[in-house]
Amino acid sequence: MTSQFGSRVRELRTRQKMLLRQLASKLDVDTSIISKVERGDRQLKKEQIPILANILKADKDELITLWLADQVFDVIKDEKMADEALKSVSRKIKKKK
Amino acid sequence: MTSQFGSRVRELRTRQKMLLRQLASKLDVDTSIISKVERGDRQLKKEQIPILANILKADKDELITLWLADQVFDVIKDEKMADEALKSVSRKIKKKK
DNA sequence: GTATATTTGCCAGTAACTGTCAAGACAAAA
DNA sequence: TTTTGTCTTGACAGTTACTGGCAAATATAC
Repeated sequence: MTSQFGSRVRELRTRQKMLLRQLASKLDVDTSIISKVERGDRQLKKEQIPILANILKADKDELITLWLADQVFDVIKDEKMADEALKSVSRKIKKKK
Repeated sequence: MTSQFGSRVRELRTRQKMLLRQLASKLDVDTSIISKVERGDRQLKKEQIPILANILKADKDELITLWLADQVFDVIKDEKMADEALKSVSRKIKKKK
């Protein structure tokens, strides 16, 4: 039920002694949403990540990477062919460059 | 607009001289759905893959792998951090074993 | 105890996905 | 060029999944 993205956000937020409601207010959503995001039972919308990164003075790319990893993990978790599939995508991406 | 899964399905189907409507009928969906799936502008439901594999006498795992790859690709395409994210997921999966 | 912070479950509104249908494009054959 | 059969496309209604907000429950600090 935990997520790489959520854990990192919580880490960044608490390190700055920021409260859930303060972060939520700046992101313009309800406190409960941030709570759920940090605990991993809810995904943030992609468009909210750059805003969040600004608020937390964090690296956009790092957060996006973690967020993407969570999304991908959601797709392939519990799948026997997960590793194969990931390799296939990697190959496809490399060709594109 | 093309997909690995769709291309493979079309390959398997035409090789057996099977018509779209024949495949569609066996899968119990409208012809248009199979057409769209093969052309990559529609995803098949995961539960339909084993059935499809049976109909096409194809390897379930191969089709599932291609299908998963398409889903993952959908998430990370156009993303600068795609490769990073994939690596992160791979690492996470390997730990799990 | 009170006060504040966080978590949880539920709700309504919305967006995305499902399969079907009908009309269209296309090619081969007559 | 008309017919025939296959395939493609767009619009549609029904369903499912996701969104944020609220309020009650729980946890933490004083």
